[in-house]
Amino acid sequence: MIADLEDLLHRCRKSGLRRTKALEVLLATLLKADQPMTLAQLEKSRPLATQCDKATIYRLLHRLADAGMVRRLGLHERAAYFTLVLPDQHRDYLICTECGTIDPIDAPCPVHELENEIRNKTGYQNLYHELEFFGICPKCA
Amino acid sequence: MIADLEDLLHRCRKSGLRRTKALEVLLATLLKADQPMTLAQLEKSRPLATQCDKATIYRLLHRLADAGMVRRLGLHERAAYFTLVLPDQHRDYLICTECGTIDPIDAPCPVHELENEIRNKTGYQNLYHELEFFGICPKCA
DNA sequence: GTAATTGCAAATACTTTGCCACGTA
DNA sequence: TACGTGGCAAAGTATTTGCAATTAC
Repeated sequence: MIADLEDLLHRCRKSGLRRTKALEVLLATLLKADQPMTLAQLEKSRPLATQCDKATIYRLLHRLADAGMVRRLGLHERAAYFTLVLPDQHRDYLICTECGTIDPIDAPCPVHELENEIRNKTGYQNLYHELEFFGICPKCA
Repeated sequence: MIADLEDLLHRCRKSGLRRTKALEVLLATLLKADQPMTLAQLEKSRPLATQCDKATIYRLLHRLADAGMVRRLGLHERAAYFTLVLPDQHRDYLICTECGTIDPIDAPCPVHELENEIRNKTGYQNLYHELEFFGICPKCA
């Protein structure tokens, strides 16, 4: 099933976050976007833009990341991208180095086996991975 | 075979870059490091520090990236990392989210097949990928 | 009531560029 | 000589923090 806003807010409260308007709107925005977003994009998007300050979004994102509900991604841009961590959903991305388009890849991710191997061999904890493909999209080529 | 400095300089000249002291020292530093490095690290490292300016390193890295000899990586930090692109060498990384340690992974990379699939299905050109594992290393745990 | 959260503004950090002098081809 | 390259300094962009006022629990 698809996570909904109430689920997310519930998980937030379990992590000790208070239910504020800003939190609700931020989560709703991330959920609706279904794509990694930069702080700048979030700051400009309605209704976030009118609801709260850049610093608030920034701090919420980091609290959410600490709670494991949001992940910060690199995606080859100067700005950081943030995306919701939804249960049993892992996304890899295909990114155009010219226009910056980000496409989620729906093929099954081929690195879980290697991830397990690394977990066992190295003793790293809380292991996860980030896989991005970069290239020039047909439109830009 | 392992690339050496003269190889690299030769490739540079073929791309139209002039052979300057700064270029030599930068390439030698990247080659010796055998690890992605940030601009700040490069700027401080000897003998680069005494040889040239931050802006020079910055511009050289970008020229080298345009020539396909250097790649810019995200690696989950605020600063960009740069690494030499050596023929038939692809590296994935294991990164500690606490202390920032970066370990190259020597296991064979399991995504080339998917990469080919993506190339064929999407028509993206110059496709390459970046794969990073993140976790908490035993020392930090 | 208490502690977390917010807005505003200022401070950092990292990257990028302009301009003129210089060195390579 | 001509044009790419280098140094220095300033500007640009994104992130991060301090503090007093506010709000959720």
